[in-house]
Amino acid sequence: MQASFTEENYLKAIYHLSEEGRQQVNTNRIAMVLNTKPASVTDMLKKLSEKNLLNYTRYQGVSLTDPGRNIALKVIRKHRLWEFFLVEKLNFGWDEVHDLAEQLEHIQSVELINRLDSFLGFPEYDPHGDPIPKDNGTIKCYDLKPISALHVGETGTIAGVREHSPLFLQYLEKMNLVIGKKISMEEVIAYDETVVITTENNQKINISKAAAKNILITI
Amino acid sequence: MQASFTEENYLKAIYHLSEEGRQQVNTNRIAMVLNTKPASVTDMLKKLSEKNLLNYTRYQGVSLTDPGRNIALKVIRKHRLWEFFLVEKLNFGWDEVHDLAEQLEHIQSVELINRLDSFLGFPEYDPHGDPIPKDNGTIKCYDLKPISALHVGETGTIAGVREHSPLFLQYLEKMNLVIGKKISMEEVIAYDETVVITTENNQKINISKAAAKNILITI
DNA sequence: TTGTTGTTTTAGATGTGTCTAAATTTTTAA
DNA sequence: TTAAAAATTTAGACACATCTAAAACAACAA
Ligand SMILES: [Mn+2]
Ligand SMILES: [Mn+2]
Ligand SMILES: [Mn+2]
Ligand SMILES: [Mn+2]
Repeated sequence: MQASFTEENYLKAIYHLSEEGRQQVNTNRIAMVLNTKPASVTDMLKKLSEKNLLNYTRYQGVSLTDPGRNIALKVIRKHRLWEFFLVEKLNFGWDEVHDLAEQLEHIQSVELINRLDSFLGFPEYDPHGDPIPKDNGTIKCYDLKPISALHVGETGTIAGVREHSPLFLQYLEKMNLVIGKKISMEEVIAYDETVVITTENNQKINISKAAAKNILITI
Repeated sequence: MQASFTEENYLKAIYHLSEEGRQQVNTNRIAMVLNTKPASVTDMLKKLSEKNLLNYTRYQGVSLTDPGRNIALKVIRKHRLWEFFLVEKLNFGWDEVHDLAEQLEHIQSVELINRLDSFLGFPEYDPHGDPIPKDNGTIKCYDLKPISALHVGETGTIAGVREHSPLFLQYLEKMNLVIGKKISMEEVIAYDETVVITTENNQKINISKAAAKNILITI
């Protein structure tokens, strides 16, 4: 039961969408993230439903079946392992690897990806802090909070991001707000909800409300 | 001027075919190596000719243009660098890597392949002894001879193979006839042209006529 | 030179994934 | 409850790469 390049992308997108909001995933949203048109999505949903990779009833949205979810997780595993490889071995920046991984994630070979995993030392997280699914289909469900959820005086460690655009990642890099950094909440400016945080070396940094929502921490 | 997955495969196949026989490359031969039908080949030749990637006149066969040859060399560069990676870093056998490289060679990114090249230490040859084209499009034209061209008593070093099937490569591996081995020609059995060679540690090995033609050496 | 053979090309069709425009269904708001 | 708005699906078309069957052409031998 091999899924095509395009089918894999649909399954992955639907998986990601059902992670964020827990309701049914709707057609327009899928079209948006896949950069395509709703009519095309409907066609594909019918096909994937036919193949039993998702549950689909007209006008009702979709959810993945177990086989569908499994394929999605395999693709995500490949995506994140390749991203790790690109950053750790080829010295790419964390803002440069996503598009490349979008291509590499479709290379078909279980043996290859398991050897890559081993070569990389079985990493648990990708360069953006996202957990890497295991070969058996398990994935750590991590619950991180955005910085904006911290109360004044509380402390946390940066562990992930909610947005993966190069612009955002470059900005974080420049501010040295990278995975593993300890920060604490200083105050929230009443005027525009700008967040002020302090780093380990007592540096104060101002972060916009939008940015603070997209930086994830553990406590 | 981006070539599609399929177009790249055609250009690569035509490049390889024009390397062996130096005449024009003909339709049926292309269909054979690409595992497709002559009618399909004609369609594609018209398209590639339209794009100025090859010279095509009906019934006359084809030859690559400079842009076409260039794309072919880029694909071959990627193929051979990935093969090197798979063998040297992920410990695949030289008989296991070709099909994987057939997929990886289509990943689009100049930056990726140049970083991979650097990561691997700028290798000159792939695991089968084939020269790896440089980023600037140059490729070592090597002239190796088959073992069968040695005269009795002459010595050579194994430097390549003319056939890449897993079965053949596994056979060579088992016989320890790998790249770099020094061998000398002992005799040719008159009856069926079986070739007898001796290795450095004075071991005698019998090789069929067919195999002797497909093992390449430098003198 | 002419007929035969093998190669190559055309004609017409298929499968996949996509699109626009129009029709249908659901949701929302009056 | 009903009308308008938004979401979704159908209808019909297209691009790409492929196929089979039939026609056109080239090479060769009689
Ligand atoms: Mn990514
Ligand atoms: Mn990532
Ligand atoms: Mn190969
Ligand atoms: Mn090779």
